[in-house]
Amino acid sequence: MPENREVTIYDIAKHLNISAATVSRGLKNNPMINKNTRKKIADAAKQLGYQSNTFASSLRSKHTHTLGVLVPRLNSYFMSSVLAGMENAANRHGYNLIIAQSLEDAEKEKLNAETMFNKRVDGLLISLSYNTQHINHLEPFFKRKIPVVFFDRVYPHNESTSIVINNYGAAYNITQHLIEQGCRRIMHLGGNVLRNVYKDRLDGYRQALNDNRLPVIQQLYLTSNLSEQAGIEAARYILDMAPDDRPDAVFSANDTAAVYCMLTLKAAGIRIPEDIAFAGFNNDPISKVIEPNLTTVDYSGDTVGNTAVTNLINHLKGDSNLYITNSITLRSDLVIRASSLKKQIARN
Amino acid sequence: MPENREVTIYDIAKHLNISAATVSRGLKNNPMINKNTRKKIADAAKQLGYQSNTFASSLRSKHTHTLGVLVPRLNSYFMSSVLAGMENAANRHGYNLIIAQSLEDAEKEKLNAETMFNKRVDGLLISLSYNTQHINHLEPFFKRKIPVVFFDRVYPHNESTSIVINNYGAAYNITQHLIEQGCRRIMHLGGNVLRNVYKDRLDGYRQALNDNRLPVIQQLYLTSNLSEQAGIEAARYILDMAPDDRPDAVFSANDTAAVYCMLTLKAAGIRIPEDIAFAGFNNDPISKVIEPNLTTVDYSGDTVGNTAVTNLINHLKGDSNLYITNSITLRSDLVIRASSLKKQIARN
DNA sequence: TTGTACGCGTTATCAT
DNA sequence: ATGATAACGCGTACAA
Repeated sequence: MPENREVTIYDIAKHLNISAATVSRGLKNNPMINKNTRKKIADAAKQLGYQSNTFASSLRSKHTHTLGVLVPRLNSYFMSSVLAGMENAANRHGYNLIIAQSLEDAEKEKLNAETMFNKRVDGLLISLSYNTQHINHLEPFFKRKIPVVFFDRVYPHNESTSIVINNYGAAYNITQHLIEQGCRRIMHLGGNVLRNVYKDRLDGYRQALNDNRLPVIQQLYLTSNLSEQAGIEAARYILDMAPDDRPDAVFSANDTAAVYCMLTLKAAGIRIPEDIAFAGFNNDPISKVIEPNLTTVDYSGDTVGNTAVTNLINHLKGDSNLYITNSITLRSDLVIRASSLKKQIARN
Repeated sequence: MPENREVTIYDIAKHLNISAATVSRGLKNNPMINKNTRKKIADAAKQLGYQSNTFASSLRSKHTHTLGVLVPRLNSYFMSSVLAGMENAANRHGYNLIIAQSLEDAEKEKLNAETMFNKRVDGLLISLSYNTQHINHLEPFFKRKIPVVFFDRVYPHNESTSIVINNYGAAYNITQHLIEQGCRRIMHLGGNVLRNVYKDRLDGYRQALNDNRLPVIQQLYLTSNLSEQAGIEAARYILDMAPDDRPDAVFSANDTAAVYCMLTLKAAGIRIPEDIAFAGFNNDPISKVIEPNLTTVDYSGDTVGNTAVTNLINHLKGDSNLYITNSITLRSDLVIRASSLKKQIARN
């Protein structure tokens, strides 16, 4: 006889001739309750096939043990590492993740944020879409003091934490490295400067040129969405230039564009790094497979995710009304590989 | 004065001197309600900063518009494509995704399944961990008729849908292809045969050998977790063999192991495909970057995800008590690339 | 240590 | 077309 009502704490209570309140307490292992009754309750729960109803609980207790995660895209190596790190940390603390992607669309980001709010997530983890201009859509969170943690593509907000790496410094160093290899006409493939990550990488690149008294050449700066296609188009752009105008190095703001640019140039007979040296960003798996291996910047998505969630949960467990604003800068490492080692290769 | 109570439909009701029931209906655009009142309600809602409380609604209406997704790992190319596809389809239908990973651990899978049940997901999408032996942990879902959709790593269950590709056929074809290239000693790098995907790929490989009257050689079958490290170890295993015993081709059950095996062999002076031809599985981005490009099996994670969610939601919207069990086999394509083109390359 | 009683915010039912 | 009321399952202040 398929009874279709849920098994509730009342059923357990009736079964044991005790009150629902006691069952509720016993199930949470409240030490006030007699150890014996606790055991009896647990047994009865198992026997009756009781499964606690999280949102009935949430309705009462005002917290969901659920974190919202809002990212531009789910299917990139970096982002899936971040998610893996987040899930790990969340799980460890008894939290769950509800995940949505904006597909780089500010409007969708707004809708998703609203959904997450309506689901009453205990906190929000967000990396902004390509063209998000403001964060008005996060106001409901701010108003209700629901903590928001920005990561990677962040937005200045003095009541939220941001998790980033030093994009400026990493870009500066990688550009400096190319310069030390003898490169003088370094091209940069960048993204939308609305986003800190691309702005900072561009700034770092430019500053390195300045500090080395190299000109910043307008023609050697391309912005795009840094997709495979964008990499291929960058290569065509280079091939269309008069040979003397061509760059002797390319620093791309991500590995995907770098790699597909390399592949296209190689197919056209350009030698790497002899003719054009390369550097990317992210340490994507493809950077270790392309030949010559791509010089890049390594930073752990896993760590970003872990840090973001851990930080958020700490706020949640502490006094969330008084927590201190901060920005956490994670470590990143320059990974030097053959694609940028101009002089050394040339010596052979 | 920071009032910390939520804005509820009662506030709107009071504000407009109407009943909460009307507000509830109006907010859902119930056509029974006067268009005028509907507008007034919407306006008041905006004005008062009302945000619907999803789980109060869920408590009453018995459905959460949330789907649980339980995967072995979040951070693989295939899985992140699947998730992207799922999120897309779910979003399109007004559903959300709550995501957890088992980290290939059956115990963790069990715990996660329980959490998902407790959150009363409307349906569960699951790909089994490496060593899951049974699906007793899904019983609560079956008992409550909550639809479960298996994808990729599935389990036979006559009240659930499975989304797969024809792993057997794809493996058969790719092995046949290698044989047609003149390969006679084809090694197979496989996974745990507990999982259909690896069992079927192994079977397809073996059948192709049989059909071509080639011996199935014990030493040429290695099982592992198909990680980078496993690929490297497979290469070492090959290099340790007497040259005459070595395979003349390797068919790996995933691209990662294939690519790292290739890289290691290349570094040791083995020529690919002349000495050893290669084929993988998944059409991971690295397969397009390795040189020579890896022959592989393409199937869209995006489509898997989309299909799984769409199917699930169809059940949800239809009569979920009567839905018909089925197994959906998605298309996959053999992608032939240079790494396996033994004869052609040799001719040059 | 346990029980009573109420409320969380919404929706379904029945009535008007 | 709208209102009154109960109920969803749980947690907690207060009482015992």
